[in-house]
Amino acid sequence: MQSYTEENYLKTIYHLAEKTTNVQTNAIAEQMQTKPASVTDMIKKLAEKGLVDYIKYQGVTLTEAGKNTAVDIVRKHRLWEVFLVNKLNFKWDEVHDVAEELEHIKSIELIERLDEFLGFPKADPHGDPIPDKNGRFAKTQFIKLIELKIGDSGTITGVSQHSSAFLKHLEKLGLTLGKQIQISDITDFDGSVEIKLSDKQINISREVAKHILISSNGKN
Amino acid sequence: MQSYTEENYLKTIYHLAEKTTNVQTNAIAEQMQTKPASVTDMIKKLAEKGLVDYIKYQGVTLTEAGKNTAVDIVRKHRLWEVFLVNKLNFKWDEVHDVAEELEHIKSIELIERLDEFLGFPKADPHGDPIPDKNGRFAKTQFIKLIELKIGDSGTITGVSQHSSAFLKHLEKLGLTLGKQIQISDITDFDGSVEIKLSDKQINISREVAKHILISSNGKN
DNA sequence: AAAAATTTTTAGATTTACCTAAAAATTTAA
DNA sequence: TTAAATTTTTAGGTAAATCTAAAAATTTTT
Ligand SMILES: [Mn+2]
Ligand SMILES: [Mn+2]
Ligand SMILES: [Mn+2]
Ligand SMILES: [Mn+2]
Repeated sequence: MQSYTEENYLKTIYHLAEKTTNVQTNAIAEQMQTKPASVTDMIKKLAEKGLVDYIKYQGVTLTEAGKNTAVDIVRKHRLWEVFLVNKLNFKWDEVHDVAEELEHIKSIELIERLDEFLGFPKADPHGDPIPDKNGRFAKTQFIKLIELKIGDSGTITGVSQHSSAFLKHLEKLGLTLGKQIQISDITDFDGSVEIKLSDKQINISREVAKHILISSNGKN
Repeated sequence: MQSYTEENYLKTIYHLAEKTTNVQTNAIAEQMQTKPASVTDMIKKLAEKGLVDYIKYQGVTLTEAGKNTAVDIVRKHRLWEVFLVNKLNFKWDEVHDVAEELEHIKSIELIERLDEFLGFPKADPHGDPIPDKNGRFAKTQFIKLIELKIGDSGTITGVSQHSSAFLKHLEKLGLTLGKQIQISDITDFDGSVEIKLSDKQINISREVAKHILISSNGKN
């Protein structure tokens, strides 16, 4: 049984490992809002428990056991987010912090019944995939909106930035999950992207376009 | 902001104060499954934070602030129990431990929306009253089944013992919340109670009868 | 390949929530 | 009203998770 803190470290390492092969002490520290010295302490402990492989100065990787725990926490986090949005009418930008706490509730029964209650959802309110109870989930193959060319179209199926400010901004623009979009123009001057929605035409910055994930349904 | 541990102490003191005026160190220790020395440590800390009034060797009482926190935890505990039973199909004997964790999730929004989602329930699955968001709730006026006389009738509206063993036993006997009962006899030999239910007649021990709470609807 | 910059670890403390053993206070019984 | 039993507190320590400051290792730049 892992502590709340250990679970958060494992989850952080798991997410960092999705981006970089070599997970560094400083990166973990930044993500966990703590100091590198504290991270070193914790890594040693996790290594002793067989949850990570660790070589001094070489960063960490999760062991099979460590990855299993991490994926389980991710599963709980995302299921609770679905609950908050679908059942309690939270907005997609309001759920993260509460899910951050709820993910640590220790009861297998609870999470399985919650999963069933929610209808075994496959994705959370941000489009991230929800692992099943065996930890399996499809590797989603999204394209960043910024990578699309003029004329390409697709459906918004995820975001790669979960800050409240970003999500609120998307909401205001009408860029929510499931929306059909088509690239009508890409501005030479600043690289901003002109998008055609079903009912309107909008312009978004490169920065915003970078963090919108599209499941492409046809290039031109 | 209180820690998980502080919240549990406050809740324990609150419940003990419902039974005895003077809440003793040893009683808290037993309830919290810890040692009296640890309780003394914590009491001092809570006193410093203004959550309890404390005079050495004289036991503790909650301050207004302490009582507010305690009632808030009780509210959360009971609302989560309702959620588990009504929405996730847990049995009334399976919910306590999970609610013991869930009650510490810190989000006012969460609990208010949960309350609404559940339809603002007035009682939890064990018949205990749920405080509203201002901490107010009706002092329930139950009678212990053991105190009824032959011929008295009423409705089962609560239990004063929450152990899984006891609750499972009641379930098996068909003595669940809302059931109409009438006392048909009280055995001279062992004081056991003969009860008439709508569909059958059963006999329960004094020990069981002590912990069933009845809202009486007419003595004879 | 040195020097400089960055990253990571160690050393030594702190805080929180515990513990055991022993001392002190209070309550109950003789 | 002493003596005995019980309750409560104090003293001194431990373990988990954190911190700061300084040392060590690695990487990047000149
Ligand atoms: Mn968390
Ligand atoms: Mn999410
Ligand atoms: Mn609790
Ligand atoms: Mn209850």
